[in-house]
Amino acid sequence: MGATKSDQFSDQQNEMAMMLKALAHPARVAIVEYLLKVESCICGGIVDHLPLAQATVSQHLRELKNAGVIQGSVEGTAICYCLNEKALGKLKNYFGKLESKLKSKCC
Amino acid sequence: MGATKSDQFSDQQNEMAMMLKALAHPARVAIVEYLLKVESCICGGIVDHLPLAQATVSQHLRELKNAGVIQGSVEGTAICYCLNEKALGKLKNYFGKLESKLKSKCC
DNA sequence: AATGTTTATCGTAATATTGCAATAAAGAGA
DNA sequence: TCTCTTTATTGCAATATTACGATAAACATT
Repeated sequence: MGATKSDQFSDQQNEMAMMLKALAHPARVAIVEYLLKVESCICGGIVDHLPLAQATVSQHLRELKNAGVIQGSVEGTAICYCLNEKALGKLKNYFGKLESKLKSKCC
Repeated sequence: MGATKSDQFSDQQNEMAMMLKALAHPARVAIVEYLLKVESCICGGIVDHLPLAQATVSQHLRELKNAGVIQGSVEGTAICYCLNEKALGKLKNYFGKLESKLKSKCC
């Protein structure tokens, strides 16, 4: 025991949980907000902006990338990270639908 | 080490991460979707609907409740769980703002 | 009072996450 | 080539999460 029983839930539920998990840490929220604030694509400087060691930041970036929330690509000299519009769109739609369905009911 | 450095991030970032964390598990996504689908408020029956032991479901419900995503109240005989419209509204707004800011930039 | 039903909590094992120092890898510039 | 800078990876310790059996608590129904 101890491992999540992913196979017991739908693909959609697992996908949503995976994306939400990627954002379920203040450092990763901060990274996304920073990418959004500065340029939406940024080459370098993320580490200096966070109160964490370089190795830790790199790990958080990898998690965001694995979940598809950000994209990273080698641009000549540095590595550039961008927000993934598609993933953020999915999240927006999900909560949008959730809320509109909720409002149509009455408690 | 090992513990999240919450104090290094803003209250807003921590709050958002906390709500997202509450939803960052397929079982908890399934619970929210079930509450939405059936009635938005439901008294009993959640356990039977999930492929997990009763103790585990109870634990997941507690996490959702602690994060403010759902509300639970003793209604006479059973315990009724409802979605918290306010929390879901916050999530919707967050991703809505995120996406609109993103679209106004160009990569 | 005894029984059944439903939900919560405790205790515990398995697994995952968080964080960092150390080190590697890869390219830029001297 | 040697060094500097930047990002990734490895290895490890501390902590958190996930899951469940056992048990408790609260209230029905008999």
